[in-house]
Amino acid sequence: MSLFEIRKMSAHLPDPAPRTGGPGSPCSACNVRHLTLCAALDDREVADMSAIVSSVELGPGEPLFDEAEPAKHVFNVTAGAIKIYKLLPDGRRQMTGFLFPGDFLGLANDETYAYSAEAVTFSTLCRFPRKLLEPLLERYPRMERRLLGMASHELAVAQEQMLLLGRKTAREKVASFLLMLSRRAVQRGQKDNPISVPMSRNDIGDFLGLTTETVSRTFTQLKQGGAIALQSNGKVELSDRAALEVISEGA
Amino acid sequence: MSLFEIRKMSAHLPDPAPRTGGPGSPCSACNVRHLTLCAALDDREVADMSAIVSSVELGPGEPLFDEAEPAKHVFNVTAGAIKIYKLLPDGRRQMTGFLFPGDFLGLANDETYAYSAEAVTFSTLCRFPRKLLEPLLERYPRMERRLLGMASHELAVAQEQMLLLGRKTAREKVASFLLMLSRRAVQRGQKDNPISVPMSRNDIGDFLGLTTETVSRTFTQLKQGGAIALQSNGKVELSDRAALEVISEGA
DNA sequence: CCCGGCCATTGATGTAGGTCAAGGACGCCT
DNA sequence: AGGCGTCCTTGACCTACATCAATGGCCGGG
Repeated sequence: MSLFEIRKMSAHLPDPAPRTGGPGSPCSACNVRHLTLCAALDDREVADMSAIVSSVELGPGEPLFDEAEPAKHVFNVTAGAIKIYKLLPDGRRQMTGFLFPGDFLGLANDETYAYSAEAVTFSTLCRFPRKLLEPLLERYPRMERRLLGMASHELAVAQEQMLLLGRKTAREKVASFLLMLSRRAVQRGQKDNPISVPMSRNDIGDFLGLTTETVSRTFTQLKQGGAIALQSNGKVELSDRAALEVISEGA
Repeated sequence: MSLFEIRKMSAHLPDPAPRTGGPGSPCSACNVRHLTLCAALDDREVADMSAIVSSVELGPGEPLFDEAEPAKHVFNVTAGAIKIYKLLPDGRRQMTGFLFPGDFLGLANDETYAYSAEAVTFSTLCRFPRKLLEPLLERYPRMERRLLGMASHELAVAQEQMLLLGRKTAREKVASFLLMLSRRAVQRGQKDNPISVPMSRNDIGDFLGLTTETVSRTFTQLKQGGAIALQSNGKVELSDRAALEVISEGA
């Protein structure tokens, strides 16, 4: 598949919208506001940053980095969708997250990445050398505060996901997933209905601890129950959000 | 159960040992080194801290705080074991972690706790008003750096747990759990074999996304396979660690 | 010393979701 | 236009784990 074609395919994706509220100024380096690392900086500081960040573009399915590989960079998603996952030796896979514009990845405690990352759709990212992160945080304490806030938010999200994986039924998992996608679309300033579901059934299954087949069956079951409607273009309409809310917390 | 009795019961628990290596000095306020918030401080700073921290003691099963309750404090575990969990409306429970001396809890993005916390054994904690955290971080940047490191470590642990919950079999889950307990015992400077398993089968089940019965059956299965031996005092001997390692990653 | 509650274990049975298999829709590539 | 690869869907069947139920050990209290 040519890069040109991929770009064309992705052309319908809305641009990341400017966020409303919150402190900080737009980041010219990565062209995303507020949810990003750079949102803690003012214009002059952003200009400094521009000198050391670079841009990355990935087509669907292209890897960004692999688990256990030396963690040379941190990234900020600026367009598209990224999946991050861990593997067992026999190939079983667990998605640990889907990342959208404004999301941050690559923060690692030790010298290697704790998970693999790969593009779902055509994506662009803002790349920053990890070596330079520590002095940067030293220099801009607001940035560190922001990073801590993001990490602690991620932690809460991870705990919610553990509840889902360990204790929810397939039906509850899928309903929760759709609502999560919808909420995150709103956060990014996109419309929340119908929602864009760019990842495959298999990816969704690996995120929810289910198989492709079970995800597919559950989608049709929710469709037949009138809670959702499947559109042809990879979009899902949440016809009855209240019903989904009820289902997601235990029918 | 009288408090005196509880203390007596817990008397055999080894004291948190000083850690070797790493920066920082002992924290007289919470009496734990290095793995704690205060480990980033020098002696004078620790003395400042002592004025605003207080101590909490909990007997087995006593709650520390509940999910969604206003997050007034952050805590540092100094002795015992704490379980943190989330509930579904119908009572299904997912443990999101077990915390031991040196572990930190209560960091919340918004104004309420994201999970409930409760003592497993008789425990003591060092308590700190959350309102005072932000100015403190302002004042001691090393502390913030440490906190960020801890949050990012927690995040990696959470992702590993997602892999376990979503993709491992009961056998793999239990083997992974025992190895995790063992590794954390080493980190705290305790002996790693036999390991202390203070929580009930039910608690373990809720941590691993299994039922009490399945946990119990899996323990006996591992015992019969010679990988472990169950001692009477709530301790488990890891007779064949290599076998457990193999099992934990997919028999 | 005996009683009662809690927890662990074990057995018998049920079931949600996995596995295996077969089409079908769609889009790309020639 | 036709062929092919990928993904989605659906059906038939299977199994790992849940559920339901009974028993026994341990410990604390009377």
